[in-house]
Amino acid sequence: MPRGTRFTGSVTIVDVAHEARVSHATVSRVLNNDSHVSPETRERVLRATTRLGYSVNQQARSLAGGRSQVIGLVVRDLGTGYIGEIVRGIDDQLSTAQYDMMLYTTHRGGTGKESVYVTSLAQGMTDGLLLVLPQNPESYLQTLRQRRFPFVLIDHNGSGESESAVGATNRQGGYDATKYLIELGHRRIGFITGSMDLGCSRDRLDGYKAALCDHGLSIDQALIRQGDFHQPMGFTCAQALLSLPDRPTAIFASNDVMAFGVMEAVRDQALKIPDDVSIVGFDDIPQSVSVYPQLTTVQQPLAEMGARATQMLLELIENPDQPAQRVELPTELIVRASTRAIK
Amino acid sequence: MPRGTRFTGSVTIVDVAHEARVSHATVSRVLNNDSHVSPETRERVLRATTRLGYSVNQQARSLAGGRSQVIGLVVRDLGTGYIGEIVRGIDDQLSTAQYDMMLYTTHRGGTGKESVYVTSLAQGMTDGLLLVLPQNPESYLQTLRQRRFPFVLIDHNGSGESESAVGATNRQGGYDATKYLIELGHRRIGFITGSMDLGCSRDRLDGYKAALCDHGLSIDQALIRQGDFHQPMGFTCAQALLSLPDRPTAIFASNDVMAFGVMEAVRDQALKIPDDVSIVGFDDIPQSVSVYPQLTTVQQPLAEMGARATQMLLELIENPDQPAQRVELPTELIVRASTRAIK
DNA sequence: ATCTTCCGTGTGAGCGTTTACATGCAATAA
DNA sequence: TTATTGCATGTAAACGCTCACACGGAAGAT
Repeated sequence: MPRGTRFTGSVTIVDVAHEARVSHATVSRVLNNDSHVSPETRERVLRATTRLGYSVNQQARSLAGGRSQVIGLVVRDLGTGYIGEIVRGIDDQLSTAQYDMMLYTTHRGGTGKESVYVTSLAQGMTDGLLLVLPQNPESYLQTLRQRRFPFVLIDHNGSGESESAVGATNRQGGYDATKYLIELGHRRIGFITGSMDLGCSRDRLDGYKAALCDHGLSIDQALIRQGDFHQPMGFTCAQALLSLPDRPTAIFASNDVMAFGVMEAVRDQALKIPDDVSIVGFDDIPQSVSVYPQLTTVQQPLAEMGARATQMLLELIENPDQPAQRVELPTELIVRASTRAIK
Repeated sequence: MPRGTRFTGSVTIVDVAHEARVSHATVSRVLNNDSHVSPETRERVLRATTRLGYSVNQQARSLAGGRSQVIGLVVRDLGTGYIGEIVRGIDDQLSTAQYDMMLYTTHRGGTGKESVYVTSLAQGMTDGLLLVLPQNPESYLQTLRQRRFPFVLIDHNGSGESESAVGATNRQGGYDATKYLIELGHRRIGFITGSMDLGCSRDRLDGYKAALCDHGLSIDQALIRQGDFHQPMGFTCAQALLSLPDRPTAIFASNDVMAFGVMEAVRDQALKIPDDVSIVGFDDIPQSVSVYPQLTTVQQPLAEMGARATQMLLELIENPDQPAQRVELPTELIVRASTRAIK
């Protein structure tokens, strides 16, 4: 098997050291902002680096015990705008911190896949991990924890208190949207859950139930369908809901993508949105304004969640001993055209 | 500055060598499928690796002159499903080839950003690059070429013949969609281009013009607006088109996202889709079935394009001296509900 | 029986860094 | 003045791997 040609011939720390007439260790000190370097030497080294167009070899750096300046982003897939928004926030932080990102998708192979990644990538490829909506995380969270490997969960507050996580006020979001529908006069409000192994899904459901209770409405199990955050399931659940003898006048889906499925199902039954059925989503992904009618939804500050999680991860990398932080960013109900007062 | 705790203590090639009672070089040979190893030894080493739970340290491997087993994916952003689909294809190939992926987005900072990445990441972090719809690639393509660094362009056939690229039959796609609209009875067909510095945009426009010519229709410059592949621009261009004295009965946007903008604009003027205006997009991203009405569009086999590009890149990494390949995958017109015959 | 080839394996250098330790020199304390 | 500190810098050993080379022994050729 022929070896590939490498991208070699680049200038190393030794070249810089030679150019600046110092030892390579001194160059390394300058590069790592070590305090024990005289201003003149520092200046001379810096000039040499720019003159020679030096850039550090991350592989060597991390092999030698430094940081890799890479974080890993573990996601299921990139299907919807959901991840895209989060990545925007991550990216912003990363670029100012001079970090790069490895992308690990787990959409193939289903279960167990994430853990494979987590162990294999943690071979020093990355300094830390950002886990977006991990599916069944206990298997590998265990490993990460005991190795004290820095990681932050995004949109998954569930599994304990010992790890850092950033999420949104899911319960409040579920509450607000439901309350809004009630105030619009809706009495039979269908609800489609997310994957119930996720804390955020349970919280949204809780908010829904709480709002019903607080307004003196009873919880009808027939109006609650278990979804999975995917569009086809939104369609299926909505079909079931709409064929109920006393069908709901509003449907609240636990994310926007399922809400799109609901829209399909409603039209499929020749019903009008929002005249016959009001629809509310959750997330406020970019597509929610490009569907018709534009979707009323509970906005999660996705980009900000990504940014905050990244900040937290970077801090954790800097100081792995600090206690876990759990951040909840506020959701906000965005009223658009898919909801209206009941006739 | 305190150094972060590393993810150390992992088992190395030396541990495996010891366990299997061979030298570390022999272990390396087994790991790299070198032929000069006896079956028994190979077997023994393999058993040792699994027994010890060994996994290779990529940093060390690539530092030592091997491959990094990482490719870089350079994209503008992850906003729409467009990239997501491509990544699905890439991912599939990568996982069978045991490769990982670094993600580089260039949406911030505008021009020049890509070239920074390209030089910095090529420090040996990656074995090759996949460039999706690069914006003004000449600056850094130059560098990549002269360093003979493997890369493949996706959805960008334009800038020459010397590099490998995978695209789609854009001209044919533009032609097919336009022809379809003509056959539906439309005579005034608006067209919104993509970014005109991209070959694919020019090809789609060419196809549009060719279809008009072939059917004896004249090309009206007023019906052609220059877009940029983003939704707001689709909206703006459509507004302009719709306020023409003799407004078009159909609008063909150079991608789906702009088509969504067109939909907005059409509704904004209280016109009906497809009754008053037919709309066609390009790409067939997942969202095109979740808008209403579902979008008629020219399908690009995005996942397949990603997969093919990845295969090509992997071959190129294996053998950098092979000639550039240019692949065009077929597009297909997908008729949905946003178009209808003229009244 | 001797020379050559080739195969399986070991030895050791080197990839570009970081970092513990050593060194020398100036400044301060005695 | 001499001992002591502290700072700027150099030396060299890792980090975990690949690969060129060396080497011994078995098989084939003469």
